[in-house]
Amino acid sequence: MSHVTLEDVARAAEVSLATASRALNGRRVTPHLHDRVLAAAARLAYTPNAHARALAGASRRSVGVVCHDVTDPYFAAVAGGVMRVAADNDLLVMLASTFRDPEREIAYVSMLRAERAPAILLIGSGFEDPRWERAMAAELAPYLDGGGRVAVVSRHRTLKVDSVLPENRSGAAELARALLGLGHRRFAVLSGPPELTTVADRLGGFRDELTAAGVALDPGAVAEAAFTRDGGYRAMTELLDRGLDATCVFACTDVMAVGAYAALRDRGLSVPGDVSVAGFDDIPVVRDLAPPLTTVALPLHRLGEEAMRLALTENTARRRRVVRLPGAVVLRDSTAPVA
Amino acid sequence: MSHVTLEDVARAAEVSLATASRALNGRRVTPHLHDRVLAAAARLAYTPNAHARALAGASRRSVGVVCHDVTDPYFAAVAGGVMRVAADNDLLVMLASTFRDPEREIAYVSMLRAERAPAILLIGSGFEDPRWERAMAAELAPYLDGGGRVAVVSRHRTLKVDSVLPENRSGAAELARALLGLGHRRFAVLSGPPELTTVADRLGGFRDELTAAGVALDPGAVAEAAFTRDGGYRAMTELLDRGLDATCVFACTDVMAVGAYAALRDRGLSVPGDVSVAGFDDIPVVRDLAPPLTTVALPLHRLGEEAMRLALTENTARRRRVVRLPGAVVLRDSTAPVA
DNA sequence: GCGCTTTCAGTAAGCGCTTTCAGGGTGCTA
DNA sequence: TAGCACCCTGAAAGCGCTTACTGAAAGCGC
Repeated sequence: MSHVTLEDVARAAEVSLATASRALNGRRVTPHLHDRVLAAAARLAYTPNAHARALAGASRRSVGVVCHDVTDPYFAAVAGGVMRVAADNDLLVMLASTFRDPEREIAYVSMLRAERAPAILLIGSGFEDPRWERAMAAELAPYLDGGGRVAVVSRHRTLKVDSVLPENRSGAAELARALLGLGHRRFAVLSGPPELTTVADRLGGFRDELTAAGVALDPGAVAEAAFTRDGGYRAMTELLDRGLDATCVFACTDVMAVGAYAALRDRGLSVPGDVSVAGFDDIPVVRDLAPPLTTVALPLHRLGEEAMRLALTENTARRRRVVRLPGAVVLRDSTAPVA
Repeated sequence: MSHVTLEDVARAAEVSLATASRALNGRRVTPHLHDRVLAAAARLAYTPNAHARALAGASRRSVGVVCHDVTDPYFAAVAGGVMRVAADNDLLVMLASTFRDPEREIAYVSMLRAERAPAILLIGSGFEDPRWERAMAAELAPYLDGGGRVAVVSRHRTLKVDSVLPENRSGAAELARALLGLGHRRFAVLSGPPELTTVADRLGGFRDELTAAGVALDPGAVAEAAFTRDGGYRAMTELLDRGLDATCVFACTDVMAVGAYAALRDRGLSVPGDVSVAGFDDIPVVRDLAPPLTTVALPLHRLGEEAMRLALTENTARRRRVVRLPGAVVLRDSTAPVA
């Protein structure tokens, strides 16, 4: 019924509490006693109470990770990297999914703070909302003061914490160059919520490169929607309804591109026959779409791994550390040269 | 610096520890003092120490979830359902990914036990390995005795705990019937690791239905591989190398079917022109493959939701509760009638 | 106005563990 | 053989919180 405590183990092994604790934690104890304690612990199916342990000052072994949506392949891939490193370090990951609700994100950080997680990872674009930023800062500052580690993936403005940044801007620019190289001159963009920093970077990088090449991106050729498959579907449909005349569509994320494929298919348009499509991220599945999607490949797993690593290693420098990971344009069959 | 404690708050508000605690927990306290405490807490950015709280007897607010691989869309979808219910109940989810390593699965349960998680969810097929089963039982039994709740998705043999079971057997049988109805008589199967209960059920259900229809499934037409995209690719390739003469391939999971698509494409074979392909699960992405995949649709989100619900509600009955969720065959363009 | 119940703040006892500190063997040196 | 270091073990002090339990003040009926 109740739990087996260290005291039960100590009594069973006929040693003191202190000795039992030491034996279980691998501190120096006479082999004889050591074995007796371990045997007793096993016999009683003892599991130390992590809370008591944490309270007594032992170091915590479970880090917190907050992402927008585990269901999204992008986050799943990054989380995969995080978990890999966590597993290698014997860490338990407390993964929270915010469902893209800023309020909930802050609530989660607060819970993680209460859990005294030694590190908190924030995965995914932040919100460019001053109110939100202030609230998040208010939550994070005392946490950092208390010795907590924070690392973020893909958000720059938020606080001065260690970050892993995919090079969205240059990746999008490079993609634009590649598409221009294929002869495209009329583009459309499926964009995400403007308050996400990622959107600003990718759209900005793409547009600037076009501009530099003397190609204008008609504001009417940009449709905004959620960063989801359905968002991509809606945005693409909207563009089609407006009378799309682009030869190439850039979806700010692969997930949106997937939705775009569906929208195009529903209208009887072929990719890349009628229109070329390019995405961003290189989530695993886009390789298997028909046609395989041209995209900017990000090392998704590494994004997570590096963030975890940052959170795990002390920041000796006085400034925030920033790991920049470049994307690489991968041309697949969803983009064709303009005839 | 160190952490702000309840004592600091009490002092700042000029009340006793007990009063501060009560005010913060919404117990009856003179409004005047109540406000003073809350104000002080806010001013100091106080966050209660969840460990001290747990140790002192307050109820825990973070449940544990163990799955094979968050990166897999199947688990991601189920986890999505879990998180949804968790969020609605103000619960934090500690999500662990075992990378399909049985040892790690047990290690995680042990950690979760140490965390005194009020509930543990095991998502995904169990292992049919007596040694593993014993070890897992040894871990779970004391947990249950201590009042812990356990719910599992998709594993029957393991212990007598509440479970959510997709109807793999009948789903596979129904699929077989549908495929027979299309005129197929020569089948091949991409199967998973035989020690997974899911494999036995799906393969069994499929094979039995064929047998009942007088159609034999040649053992040489079954290839085993990991339940992953690459596993599917390998298994399909192996079948092709063996000289596949089936008109229809059943992949035990959609993820494997995705790999099969790639293998087929690499050999220049078309789906369903040269061979029909069917999967199982109906993960979101298969709708967007070309061609869209015929599969057995499972209510993935509900799988997770129901499991969480089971874990959250007391089991008043004396027996384990079982929620069975049926699958529904969805015929899409990856399967064609035999000419 | 007296003695009762009721309300609510404060005191203090843990929750289960780690760790400092003290004490008692043991083995070594002189 | 006495003296000194060590090395281990055990006793005890918390870690930060919740929650009986205690006690004082206030509200009530007669």
